[in-house]
Order: sequence, then structure tokens, then C-alpha cells
Amino acid sequence: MVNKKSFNERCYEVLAKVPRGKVTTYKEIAKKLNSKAYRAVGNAMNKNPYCSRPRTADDRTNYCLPRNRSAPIVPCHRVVKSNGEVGGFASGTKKKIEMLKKEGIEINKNNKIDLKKYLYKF
DNA sequence: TATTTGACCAAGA
DNA sequence: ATCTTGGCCAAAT
Repeated sequence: MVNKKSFNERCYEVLAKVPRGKVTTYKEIAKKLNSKAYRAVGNAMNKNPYCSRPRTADDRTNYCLPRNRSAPIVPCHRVVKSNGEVGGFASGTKKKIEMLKKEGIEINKNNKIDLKKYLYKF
């Protein structure tokens, strides 16, 4: 079998490459996977087990997470909408905005991010 | 197997 | 700049 990984897992792998201070979009991730499933990318983020620390023992087993990890493994707060709006977040959009600001990403008066400036190119 | 559910997108009004 | 509409597609139900 060439591709054992689920769509969701592939999303996480792609996202893990986005560095601090940059963002990507749901659509960009889908594109990277040769897919148009941008909505499905959002679903994947909503569930993702990598966001902070593993929630369960199964998370470690299934995804081979390191033991003493407290920093985010996959930066799911760096995924925004294609039109520059911040988009959703499991623990609240507000939280997401705070995290982004902490990384130096500006949010303009229309609650948007300048993608020309901050979008990470794969 | 079939339907529903989204952290979405793009074009139009 | 806002809002609506139809479309998209993997996963969950």
C-alpha cells in the first residue's frame, strides 16, 4: 500500500512545516495534498490530537509523540482562511488571535491578516 | 450504504 | 464592505 496515512494525518504533516511568524490556509493545505477538500482540512484541525500535548495514551501510540513535549507539535493556530480572516479554533478564535500576535503576526482593522506578507509558501 | 457535519471557498448582489 | 448561495469533500454518524 503506497499511502497508509489518512487524509487527516497528511494534513498534520504538511502543517508541521509552517514556521513561527507565518501562516497557511485551509485551501493551501488541501492544494498541497492535491485535493480540493479544504473543508475536510478544517475538520481535521478541529480534531487534531497534535495541537498541544497528547490527550490520551492512544495519541502517543498512534502518532509516535515524544514523551515530554509541552509545546505545540502541529501549529494549528497558523491555519487561517483564504480571505485573510482568522477563522475558527477549538478553544476559541480569541485565543487563536492572541497566539498569532505573540508570533508577530499583525491583524488589521478588518480583523484580517495580510497574506502577502505572512503566507508561508510550501 | 446513505446522510449529515463542518475551524471552508468564490462569485454575485 | 457585508451577506447569500451553491459548491466542495473526508469523516463521523
